[in-house]
This record gives sequence, structure tokens and C-alpha cells, in this order.
Amino acid sequence: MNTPTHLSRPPRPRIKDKRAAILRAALEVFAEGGVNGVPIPVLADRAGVGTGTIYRYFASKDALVNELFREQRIALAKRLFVDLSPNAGPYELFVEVWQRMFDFARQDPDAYRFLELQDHRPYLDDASRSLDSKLLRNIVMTYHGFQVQGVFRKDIRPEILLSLVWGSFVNLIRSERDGYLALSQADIDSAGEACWSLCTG
Amino acid sequence: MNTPTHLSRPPRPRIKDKRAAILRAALEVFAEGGVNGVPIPVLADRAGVGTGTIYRYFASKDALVNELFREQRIALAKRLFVDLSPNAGPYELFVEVWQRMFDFARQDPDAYRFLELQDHRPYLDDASRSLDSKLLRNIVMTYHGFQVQGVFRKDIRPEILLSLVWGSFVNLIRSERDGYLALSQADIDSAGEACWSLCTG
Amino acid sequence: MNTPTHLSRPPRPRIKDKRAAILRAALEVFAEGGVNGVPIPVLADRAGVGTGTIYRYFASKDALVNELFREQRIALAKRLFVDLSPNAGPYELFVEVWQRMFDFARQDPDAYRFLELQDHRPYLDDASRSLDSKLLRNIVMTYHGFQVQGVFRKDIRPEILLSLVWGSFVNLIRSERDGYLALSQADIDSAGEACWSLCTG
Amino acid sequence: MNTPTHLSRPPRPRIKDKRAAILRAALEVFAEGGVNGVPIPVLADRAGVGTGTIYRYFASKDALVNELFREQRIALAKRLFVDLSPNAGPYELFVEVWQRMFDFARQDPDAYRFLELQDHRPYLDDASRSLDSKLLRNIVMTYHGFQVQGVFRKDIRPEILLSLVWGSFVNLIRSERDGYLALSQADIDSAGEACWSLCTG
DNA sequence: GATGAATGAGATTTCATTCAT
DNA sequence: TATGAATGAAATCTCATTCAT
Repeated sequence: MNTPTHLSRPPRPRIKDKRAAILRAALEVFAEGGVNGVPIPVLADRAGVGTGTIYRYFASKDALVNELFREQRIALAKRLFVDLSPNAGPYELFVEVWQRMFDFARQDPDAYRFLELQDHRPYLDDASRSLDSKLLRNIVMTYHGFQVQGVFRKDIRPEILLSLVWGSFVNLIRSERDGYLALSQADIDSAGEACWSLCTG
Repeated sequence: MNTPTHLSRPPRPRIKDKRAAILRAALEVFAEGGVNGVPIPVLADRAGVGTGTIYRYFASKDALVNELFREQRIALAKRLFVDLSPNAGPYELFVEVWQRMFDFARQDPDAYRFLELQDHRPYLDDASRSLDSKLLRNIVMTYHGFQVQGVFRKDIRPEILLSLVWGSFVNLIRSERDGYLALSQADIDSAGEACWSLCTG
Repeated sequence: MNTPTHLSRPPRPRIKDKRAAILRAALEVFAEGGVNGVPIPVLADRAGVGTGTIYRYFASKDALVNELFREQRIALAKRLFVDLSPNAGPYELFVEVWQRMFDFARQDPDAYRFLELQDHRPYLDDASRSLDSKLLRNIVMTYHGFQVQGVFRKDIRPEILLSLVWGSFVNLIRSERDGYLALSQADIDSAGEACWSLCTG
Repeated sequence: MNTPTHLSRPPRPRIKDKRAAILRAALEVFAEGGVNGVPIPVLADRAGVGTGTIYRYFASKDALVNELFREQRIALAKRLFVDLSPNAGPYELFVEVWQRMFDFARQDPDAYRFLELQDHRPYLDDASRSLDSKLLRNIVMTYHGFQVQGVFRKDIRPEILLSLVWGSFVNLIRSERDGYLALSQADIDSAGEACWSLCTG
């Protein structure tokens, strides 16, 4: 607490890509404490770099948060939609994506938690926002395709259907995180099936 | 800790006024800027009181946030569930509550926004949390009743059904707030109907 | 005439001399918490008066402290020197005063503690200081008289002798208060006798 | 080459050991204004550092005061008791220490004044208190030794004798500080001799 | 006169950012 | 290039004092 003695500190591990290290550390500590709750020195410590180094790679905390947000949004989009079976029918697709959503939240809870944080909202700039809506548009178009195919109900706009399904997912995860629920795989499956029936009418 | 109640003294209207003014102003500024984003002097300014006055009525910012949270949670519960028609069937009930949810979000956007804020989570104490789960339990029991009546599907636990419906609602409002959607009354109605179908299977 | 609030208010004890009540309460709370450690509302509460009432009787906290200091200094002087036996010899006088010092510290610990407080020093004004030195001067003259009578050693100025004796007393009490000592009556007696021998050489 | 900004910058003197600078400045300003009377920014200014820098070296104002207290208590003990002549008899020892007490108060008046402050008492933690009594115990044992040797009177406990002598010293310095006395070297010598006679009986 | 709610200046402490090394 | 000690603006909270009732 008192003298910051250099001697007692453990040797700093060699880091090849400091930028990546900072971003990964940011994900961890922000997921834990929220963006507002984590001072830069704490983040630097976790990343194994000096405080000043953060500012060699990012112009400000804001910039770092935005960078991280965009990176993770894109990573999420990839996890959800890349390598989907081209022959799969709508239901198989829907179920596959639903499952991937939960896999993501379970396997990379820091990334998921960070994306769902609200307290970075004032930090988000236009670039981050427009990326967000671009990704959404793709999914909305798929939903629209399902409507054209006669699979999804047509009396509700596709972006509304998507909002309902996404909200259901988000709230399931949140309820589990808050301790109101515990979700088995069977729960996830039947919840996905229920969302499907919501879309098909 | 909060109201300086001198034993059994009847509350003086002047006191209630400032206290209420502070709470209402807090709702406004927190909804706008988040709990972390609003310094006490700004809140005091909006409430039309001095900085120190806040601390006459609330022991700390934490205490104020918790008080506000509980107050609004209870107000929300009242708005959603009080004076429901006793003769209404399950569907009418469901639709009525669904409509009330949107009415609340529309008519008192500050209160709704504040309740949905995530950045007050670290502020919430046990009393606030337990209130939260108590309110939830009531709704879950209603859902369970619908299952027993054979109205809702029984293969999904009622708390999961509720989580899906609530998440759908929250995300619709959030999407609209973020500018991704604009919801007409017809949209709200059909979305409600879709959530109903999700519950009935 | 009849304010209805009187009925519901906690019964405030009738106070004839609010000024005296304030001073006595000040002695208590300052002795307990130091001058800096006690907010005016706490003092008002203890005195059984309203906060504002303090300022009807004293211009400021400073003024109150000074008033209290002078009052207690005078009271102390009276306790120590009034009604001393006119026929008593120097030793009897010395022992009597020594005993009265301890009686004062034991019987009115709040007053003694307050007088010994250091943290009111910045508060003390010229009037308080000059009173202090006027009282001292009287005792110094008595010591000088003892020297002239050949009772006290003459190679040390009387004010120095007094300073030694008074310091011994103060530190005995302080040591006891801090838990380093416990003083029996025999201890007090022999300590007084030792101080006497210090003065006589 | 020559950056003209150097000239316009606030000319802050270079400080090698900021921690030491802070402690020394604290001694100065606390001695002057008391612990309660000095805000951290004032202390920082005097130390020639920024406000925040204080908190790099000390967890809180409390911690700083305690650190300073212990540091100075130890320094005082060293000044009083280190390198005492091993061949000196009891009287020479007593006189030497008595002289050192006054040297300390004269040569480092800030340190002496700080140690005598009462308003840091609420700040002191257990570590500081136990250090205090440990130091005392050593001196008490020396006094006890003198009693065993037949030099000091045995009818008074050694801790009481010490309390009398220490109180005499403290009050002499205080009287001088408050302007009631001016002490020549001869005064100090004879006062010391008087205290010796107090101990020997 | 008496009150105590209200005030805001000022205290302690935090943390995003800079810059000398 | 990398660092982390240093910074000071800004946040939370306190309390001597005022003034409407």
C-alpha cells in the first residue's frame, strides 16, 4: 500500500502482441467489474503491460471500449453464422443458431457479458452503432426469407420477430446469471422450440 | 437512515415534497445518464435542492438508488397487476398485462429506463434483490396456474416461459429506444399475440 | 397559541436556562469527541434545543468554545483556591491544592478533559488566553511567596516550578486516562509529596 | 531545442524521494495547524507534489498520520537513548537524557509538536499505540533499575516517577511555546536537577 | 424566541491521462 | 517503444451556519 517497491514485483512475462493482450484483459475485467468499475491501471496489470502502454495502442478508454465492442460483435456474428450447413432447412438453421447463441454465452462468458453490458453504451461511437445495425440487417433478411418461403408468419415484421427471439435468449441468460433460473440442455432445446413456434405462429 | 423521522412525528408535507422531488429528479437524470454518469450536484440541481439536502433524505447515493429502485419496482408491479378484471380469461389477462407493460414503458419512460439500467446493479442491496424475486414469484405462480388449467404448455417450466416473454418485451422496447424499430399499436398487439402462442405452444 | 404539532412531537424537556444547558452539553460532547469531532446538531440534540438556538446564544462555534473555556477555567480556579484554610502552612496548602486538582479531574472529568483538549487551541481568542495567564500569575505569586519565606528553593524561578508541578499532575491524569497507570489515593499522596520535595529542593 | 514551455510551466522543484518529502511536509503543516486543520491539498502543496500523489504513498490521511507518528516516535526514542555513555552513572544519564529531550524539542520543533498533538489521537491505530507503550516500558525498566540500585526512591512506582518527569518536561516546553516562559540553558539545567531530586526523594 | 430543514463551501479520495526516463 | 509515477479535475459526502416559519 505504501512504497511501490519494484523489487517485490514478479517479473513481467514477455508478450508478443500487446494489443491483443490488452483487449483480452479488457474483456475479462470489464465483464467482471463493468466498464466504469475498472481503472486503467487495473486493466494494464491484468494485461501484463504498463499503464502508458494502453495509450500507445488506444487513444482513450472510450476508444478501447469501442474497439473491443466491435471486435466482439464481429466475433459473435462469426460464431453464430459462419459454416452453417447450406443444406439445412429453416428449422435446423434456427435451432443451430439458437444453440450457438447459448454455446457462445457459456463458452465465452466474458465476451457475452461484455456485449450485454449497458454501461458501455455512453462510450459507443457511431462506428460501433452502425456495425451493430449492419449485422442485424443480415439476420433480419434471413428472417424475411423465411417469411417469403412461408415458414415464418408474415403478419409480423421480421425485425420484430428477431427482436422477440433475441430478447428471449438474452433474458434467459440473464435470469440464469442472476440466479433465478438454472438451464439444462433440455431447457435450452425446448425454449428454442418455443421461440420457433413463436415465429411460425 | 433515510427520512429523519423523529419518532412518531407525522410526516410534514414539505419534507415529502423535497424527498419526492429528489426521487423524481433522480429518475430523470439516471434514466438519461445512468447512475454512474450523474454526479450528486447535478441531481441536486435538477431536483431544485442543495447538494447537502440529498444527504438529509438518503444516507448515500447507494441508498438513494436502492430506494428508488424498490419504489419503482413496486409501482411497476402495481401498474401491471392491480385492478385486473376478475372475470377475464387467461388470454384477456395476458393481453391486458402485455398492453400495460408497453403503456408503462411509454408513459413513464424514465421509470422504465431506470429499472432496466444495468449499471445500478452493483448498487442494489439485499432488500432490493429480495423484493425483485418476490414480485417475480407471483407472476410465475400465475403462469403455473395457466399450465394447470391446460392453457399454457406444460413441457416448459413457468419461470422459463416468463423469462422468454419478459425478454421479448424488454428487447422490443430497447430496439425501439435504440432506433432499430418503431412500434405501432398493431405491432404491439401482434407481438403480444405471438408471445401468447409461444406460451400455449 | 396551541400548535398541534406539540402533541405529536417527542416531549422536549423543559429547560429554564438554555444557555447553561448548551454549555453543559458542550462540555460533555466535546470531552467525548473533541471540538472538531462534534457537529453542532449533535451538540444541540444533547442540549435538548434546536440547532438554530445555539446561534441565538453564541455567535459561532468558536465563540461557544471560548466562552466554555473561560467559564471552566474560572470554575477550576475557584475549585482549587477558594476557601483554603487561612491558617494552613505552606505544605498543608500545597497538599490541599494538589488533592483538589485530582478531585477536580475525578469529579468533573468532562470539564477537566475539555480544558486539557488541544484541538480547541486554534479556537481560543485573546480574551481566553489573557484569562489563562492572569490565573497563572496568581499562583506564581504564591510560589514566589513560598520562596521568600524560605520554603521553596530560590534557584529556580517560581513560574518554572509551577510549570513542573502542573505538568506532573497533567501527565499523571493523562497516563491514567490512556491506560498506562492506575492511581490509588496513596499514589496521589506520594506523588504530591514528591512534587513538594521538587519545589523545596 | 529550447522549449519555451519550460519557462511558463509552474516551477516545481525536483524531488527525489517524494515519500520523504510528503512526510516532512506533513510534519510541518500538522505541527502548525493540527491534523484536522490541514486539508490534503495544502499538504500536497507544501510537499511540492500533486494531491493524488499523496495517495500513491499512503492509503489514507489516517494511514499517513499513523506512519508519521510511528516514524517520529522511533526517531525520538533513538535521539534520547542511542549512544548513551556506558560508563555514565545514573545522574549523568538522567541529565544527559533530560538535555536530549530539550535538544529534540528545540532542534526539531515540528516533530516534537506533532508528537504532542492530541488531535491525532482518534487517528492512531493499534500499531501506533502498542509502539508507544513498548517504548515507555523500556524507560520504566531503567527507572526500576535505579530504584534497585538505591538511587531512586522506592516508595513510588517507577511508571509514576516517569510520568511526573515526562509531564514536567512536556509542560515546560508547552509553557515556553505558549509564551508563558522563556527557558535559558541554566533554567533547563536546574529544572533537570529538580526533577532528579524529585526521583531521589 | 425557538426551530430544524436547507444550504454550499470545503474535505477526502479516485482515476483517466500524460510525460520524463 | 514501453513504462509507471505523477497529476489534478471531479466525485462523494460533511457540517457550520442561515432563515422561513
